[in-house]
Amino acid sequence: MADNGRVPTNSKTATPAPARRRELLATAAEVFAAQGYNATTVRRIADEAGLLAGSLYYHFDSKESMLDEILSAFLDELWAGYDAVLAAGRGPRETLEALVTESFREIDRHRPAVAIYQKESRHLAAQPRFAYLAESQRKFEKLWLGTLERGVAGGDFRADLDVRLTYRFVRDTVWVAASWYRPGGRHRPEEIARQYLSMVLDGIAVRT
Amino acid sequence: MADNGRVPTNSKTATPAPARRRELLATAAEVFAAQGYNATTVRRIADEAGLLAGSLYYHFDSKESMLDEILSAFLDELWAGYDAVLAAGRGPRETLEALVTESFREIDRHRPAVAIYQKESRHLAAQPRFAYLAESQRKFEKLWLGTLERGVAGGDFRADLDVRLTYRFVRDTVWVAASWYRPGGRHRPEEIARQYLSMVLDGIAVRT
DNA sequence: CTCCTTCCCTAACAAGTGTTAGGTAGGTTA
DNA sequence: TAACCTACCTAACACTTGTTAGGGAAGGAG
Repeated sequence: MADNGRVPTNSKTATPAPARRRELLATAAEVFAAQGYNATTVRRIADEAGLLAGSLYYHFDSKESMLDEILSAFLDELWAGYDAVLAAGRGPRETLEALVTESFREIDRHRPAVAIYQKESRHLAAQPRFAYLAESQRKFEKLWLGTLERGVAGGDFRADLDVRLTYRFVRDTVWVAASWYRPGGRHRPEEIARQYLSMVLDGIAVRT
Repeated sequence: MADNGRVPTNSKTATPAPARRRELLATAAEVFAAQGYNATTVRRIADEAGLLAGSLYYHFDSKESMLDEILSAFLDELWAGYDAVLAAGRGPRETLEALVTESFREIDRHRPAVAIYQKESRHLAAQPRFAYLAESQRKFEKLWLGTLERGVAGGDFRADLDVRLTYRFVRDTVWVAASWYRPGGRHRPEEIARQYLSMVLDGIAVRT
């Protein structure tokens, strides 16, 4: 498990069955993603999971710690994937392709978490508990911006585009896919990545 | 608070002064955009506006009606702009360019409203009061999808891309710009639109 | 002067919020 | 058998939420 610098809050007594934990976290993530974190009541989560509100506190310290666990688990896995991509030491264009593909795979696996991250990370990052969100964002920017800049320097990418704007466009378009992507739908994540890369690399206009 | 030469209205209207109304709506939109609608308390809005919570109810029926007014005002102006673009009767590529440019102009003018729309529209559209959000979304899809399909049929756009996927990418990337765009920043909306169009039409890869 | 409108405040309400202390059925272990 | 642990429920707590009724200061109109 990759570490993002945060201590996992593992309180209570002897830990409850991790299987049930993951189950509850999955439904919580689903509700958080659908309704928003603040709009979601802990009673609603319990209702969806088939138990009563108070019973959730046998498994978790608080509503916030559920959110925390959902987001950090996602980020840990995301960065594990990214680090593997970087370790391959490919050129800028291939790295970008691999990063995009990896991102869509993560959306496929952590769709609710990505949706929550997308909606809430900005104002969560202000809280000390979620400081790792801000740190992750910085690493994220460094990674993608660096890849784009290497590509421009190496002649792979156009030099007449504002790299920072391009970075934002690329980043956002990848992640907002979580808002409409449905696992098991018509498109596999790799196919979505392929189409997206084709569009962003070569454009949608017919070449004359 | 960027606009309007403020008029010290002494108009004897039965309803409260519309100038004050707009002022309060502007700060409400700002807070909604920053914290999310549900996470925003009516006391926080009042605090930001320099009055007490109860006093807001002299101007508005409810917290929800503030949100309603913010969103519908934005959508009215947005569609006025889009209709003007369509009335020009241009070809697919020029229409797409005009639509994108117009969208970034709307982000410039209604940034908080766009950010709120982006975050909340999905689960708001279920409520009957906000049914117009769903309707607007349908019109939106018809408009953009139609433009893309005409472009493919006319040979302006590539035929080997999934039109529906392309539509989603284009749509999302335009609107999420509201999350990082700051009016008065380095980039004018027209410049952002130009860069974005260049990227999406011709791609970021160097042509070989 | 008095009347009236505009705009805000005071002070509370009822409903809903996250959370907790203590209890309990059922299975596992000794 | 008894002791123990897991996973849940019951029933409430303290607090925050959106909202409202009534009052009052300021200022123009008669």
